Amino acid sequence: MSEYRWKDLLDINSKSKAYLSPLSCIAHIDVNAFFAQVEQIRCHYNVEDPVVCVQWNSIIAVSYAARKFGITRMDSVFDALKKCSNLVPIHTAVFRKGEDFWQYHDDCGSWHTEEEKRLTPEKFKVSLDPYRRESRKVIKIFHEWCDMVEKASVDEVFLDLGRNVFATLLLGDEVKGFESIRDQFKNGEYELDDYLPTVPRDLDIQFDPGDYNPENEFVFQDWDDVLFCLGSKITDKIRQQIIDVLGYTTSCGIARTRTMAKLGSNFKKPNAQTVIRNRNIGYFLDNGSFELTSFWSMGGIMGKELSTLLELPKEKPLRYIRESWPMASSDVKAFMKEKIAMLADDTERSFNLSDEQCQQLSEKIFLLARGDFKMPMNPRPMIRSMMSNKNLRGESCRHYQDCLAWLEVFSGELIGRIKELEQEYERIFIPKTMTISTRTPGFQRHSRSSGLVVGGRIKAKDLMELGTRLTKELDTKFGNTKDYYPLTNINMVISNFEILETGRTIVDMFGRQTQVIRKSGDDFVKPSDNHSNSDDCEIKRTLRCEPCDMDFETELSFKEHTDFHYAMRLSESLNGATEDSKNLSYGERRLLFSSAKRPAKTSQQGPSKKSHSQKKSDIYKYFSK
DNA sequence: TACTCACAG
DNA sequence: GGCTGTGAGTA
Repeated sequence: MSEYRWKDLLDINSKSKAYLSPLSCIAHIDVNAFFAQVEQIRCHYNVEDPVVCVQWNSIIAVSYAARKFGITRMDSVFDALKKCSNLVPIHTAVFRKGEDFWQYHDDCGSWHTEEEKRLTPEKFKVSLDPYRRESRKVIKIFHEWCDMVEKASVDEVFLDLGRNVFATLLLGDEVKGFESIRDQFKNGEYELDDYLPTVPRDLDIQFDPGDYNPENEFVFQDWDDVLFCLGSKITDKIRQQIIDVLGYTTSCGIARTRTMAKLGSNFKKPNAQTVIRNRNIGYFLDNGSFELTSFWSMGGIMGKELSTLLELPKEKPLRYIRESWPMASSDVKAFMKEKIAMLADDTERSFNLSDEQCQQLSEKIFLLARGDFKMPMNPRPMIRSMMSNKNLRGESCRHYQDCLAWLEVFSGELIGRIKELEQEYERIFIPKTMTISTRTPGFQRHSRSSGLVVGGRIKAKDLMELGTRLTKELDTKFGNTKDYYPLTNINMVISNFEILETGRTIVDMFGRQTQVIRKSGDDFVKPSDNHSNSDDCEIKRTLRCEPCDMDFETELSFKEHTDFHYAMRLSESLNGATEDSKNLSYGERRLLFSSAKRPAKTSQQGPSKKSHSQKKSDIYKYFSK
């Protein structure tokens, strides 16, 4: 008989409960040496070419081909060239001081170029935009497969595969051998607290690729083994699609919890996956030379201090934790908590933890060492602020004019990032506050902030104007004092975003809803990430546009329609009512829109100077995707 | 709200 | 090691 119950299995079909189930199936996937791969693909090299991604003279990402030569992120380009004369160093895109767009300068890298062509921090600022763009493409693929995707950083995600594996096991018929449990499920022949039946012996599946099974255990002992196997086949397909469509190799870990999945993805690189089955957790942790500091959030001071406090041995420290506190009962945790608190007091370390925090911490360590620390998938919090920052060396910002030149860069970068956000969330973001900060050679900080008032969407010009004013204020106040110039840092922060929802805005325009605008706030999450109400049910509602007397079948077509209205209104408010917008039917107008295509994607942004017609197509560009 | 610190990549 | 970003804690 299985050690799991029906409710454990059913829970993984619920977005809110899945991660808590003992049968949960979580994946962590990261793109190998992401920046290096982006550059490799962009410049048409292949996996065997030793590409490195460069910033000034430093290497910020090393492809696996280059790692074979012993090159690391610590090396300078010159060091790396000594290790590998065929090295392919590719510099990141950069903004030039005084310009508000970024560009690649593939003909003038920073290693063997004449002085005047060299990319230096005095005249340029690195742009990470290309990586954010590629990241979005990758994330999009994950969303096509999985209903819970958490973007953990620009190059890694967590996936809750609960619904995927549940469906493969109980709803599909691809895999033979599950007929009996499927019938039982379909006919409702079970109680939630009943144990699941024994796993059939004659399953028509192979646990490959990725199974971590060093002790050569019988593969399908229980349903968790089966589910991980199904999950690994899904991630294998996802990863293959990423290779096929975008060309990037990834590493993947699959396990019961996020922390274990993350250790798994790091286990084999590049282009590999590792499944840490529940029965192998202890073996994996003890024989993979893992310690407390291996876990996410324990990598810094906290993990080191705790290891010392708890007197963890060098050998198999996690096994030591498991064996020192062998039971999960609350008094054992209380004991451990006490020990942490006691040691913290005794040794007068940098700890200052409340009783509550000690309790939580001990609980966390207890669970981490057992690969059982469960964390929910988090919807990405809505943006609060956005910064464009430049550390300056030498004389590159000696007076007011220099500041303005960097402001151009900041304005361009921030506008670009707002556009990215707007595409990702299908919302309009309007910052209401701007801060300009500077740092003097004596590391003194000064800042000025002010409200940003603009009608409609923010433009680079708006940022530039306010930025100029604030910089002027700073210059007037401090510019004449000694030790202000040359600045060692200057940055622009925009915050306090007003977030317009395109669909709702237009609906409101026609008086069907009261809520138009939602301010940026804690409760704002992307609809597809909104776990609370998307759980197991769907709400059907009628989608109708009164003014046009039209009904819509799908959310998508309705949204398209309302976006059309919105864009038209926006266009009118900016350009005045046009013939286009006055007398055409919806169908005719729609044709106008779809024929206004976004320019083909290029590897660089155009300068911001635009003719009138280009300005107009900007509006179209946004909505014609 | 502004600032610092810890942590991550 | 330079750079960017986030969340928690603090005043």
